[in-house]
Amino acid sequence: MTLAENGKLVNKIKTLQTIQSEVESSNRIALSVDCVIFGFDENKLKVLLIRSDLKKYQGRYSLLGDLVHPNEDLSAAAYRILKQRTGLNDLYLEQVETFGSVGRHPAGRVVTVAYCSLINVQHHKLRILENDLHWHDVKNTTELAFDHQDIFDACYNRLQKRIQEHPLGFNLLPKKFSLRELQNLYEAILDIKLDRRNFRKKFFSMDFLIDTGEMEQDVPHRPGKLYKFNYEKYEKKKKKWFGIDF
Amino acid sequence: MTLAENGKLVNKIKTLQTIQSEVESSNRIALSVDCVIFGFDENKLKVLLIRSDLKKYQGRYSLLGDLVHPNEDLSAAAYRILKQRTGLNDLYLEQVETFGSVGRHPAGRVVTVAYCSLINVQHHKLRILENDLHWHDVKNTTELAFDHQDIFDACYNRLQKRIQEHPLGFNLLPKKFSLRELQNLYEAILDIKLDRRNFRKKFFSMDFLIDTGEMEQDVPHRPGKLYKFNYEKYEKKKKKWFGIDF
DNA sequence: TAAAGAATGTGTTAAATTTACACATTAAAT
DNA sequence: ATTTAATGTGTAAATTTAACACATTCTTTA
Repeated sequence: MTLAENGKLVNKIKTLQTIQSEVESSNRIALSVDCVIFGFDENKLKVLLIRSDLKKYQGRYSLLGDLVHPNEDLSAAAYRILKQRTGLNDLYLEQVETFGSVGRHPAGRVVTVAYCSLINVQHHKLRILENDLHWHDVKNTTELAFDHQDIFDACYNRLQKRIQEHPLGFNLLPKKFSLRELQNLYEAILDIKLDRRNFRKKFFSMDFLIDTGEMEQDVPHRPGKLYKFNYEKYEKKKKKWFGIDF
Repeated sequence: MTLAENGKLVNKIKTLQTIQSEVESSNRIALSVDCVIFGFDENKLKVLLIRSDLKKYQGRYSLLGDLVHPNEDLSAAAYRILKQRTGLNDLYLEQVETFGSVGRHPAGRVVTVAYCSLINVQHHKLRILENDLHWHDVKNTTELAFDHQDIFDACYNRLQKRIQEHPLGFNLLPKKFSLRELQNLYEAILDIKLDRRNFRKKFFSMDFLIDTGEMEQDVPHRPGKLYKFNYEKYEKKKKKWFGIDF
């Protein structure tokens, strides 16, 4: 190797070191998504959590999340997590809020986009995947890792508000459901008691329920009628209501 | 330089080249914020835009935005932009939505968090800074650069919805204002006509208006009373209404 | 198999909220 | 002094929401 070649090497190193320091100074911001996945079981609203694998937060639960891939749309990352964790496609998914405090994550600067999702717990594909996952009662306020409690709160607030403007509840129920189940769901989400007759009246007047002609099976009382949700009619009305938003 | 030393150099270069390729493959996602800044002037709702400096979008306008600094909270970045562009502190600012399609920005992978802000156009500090900035009528739908039209739409929809639930309009008006001005503002934002008596009734019943005892000056008709907004009372009620959200 | 228990299914009335609507008053402009 | 234009105010109708009770149907138990 000549001296000249050596000189070039040294120069190259200098250039590269500049880049290295840029990287090591953590001069970048990482981006993740976190999903608040709601379910409804035994007349209680649930949220899907995982035991945190970071020592600092040992024993605490956290939301399901992952880094966004460089060539992946933001919403695609959220759908990927849902698919990985629940095995389900085509779920209800809504972006809620982005959390970006400097110190929010112990591993460095990570900005996270929170998504809210609603799934039907009874779905058969689900059971297999529940190994390290846990359905937590929304009311048993387990303390969560990082700022995940804030993220959860934001999503739960959003859900409570949205469900009063749009009939999202169907995403949490089986295809066919009784009006009783529907009311229980609303009572669980909003944490209030509702008048049965007024509730039925309101839903019938919205005209999104299709009478399946079937009745409940294996219930320890008089069976109620089973309904299903009229998605087409809802989609049509949705557009007339609000234009673009939602 | 010995051969051994040369060998070390070559190894070092290999390490650094790995890092370099990591950087150059653009394996990172950049994060920015974009602000939709609303103003109200001449009975029209306005939005503050800047002429895009990218060739591809020459002639088009874009929102005011910037990259988030590595040690800067997300909301701090939004406030920084507001301060830089308008000279104003303590403005109303609300995060609206994060836009993260892979191809949304020509310069590479940039995910942007949209913020909505309301400012009082009459504020004296503003004029100086309007050099390359332009107040655009919200109704004259100039085509915007990138996906800024989507971002704008999201913020405008949010504003229309929010203003029907919370009296945000005061942020767009002078400290003292007449009920007529207030109604004009609401009509401009919602793009509808309102009944004058019902509008007044509703606002008085909310009980957020303080009669200043003063009257309008220099108006070419009978002067109306001037009111100011009762922030303390609003803050108190706000908490009772919604708990956390908003 | 008869009776008791428990949840379903249905309609009306009162209260509260929202909408529609008209005229006298005040100050500026002519 | 008269005209003009916007302010300021109240009531009645319509709609929406809230409160409320009993007969029916199926299961369970005696």
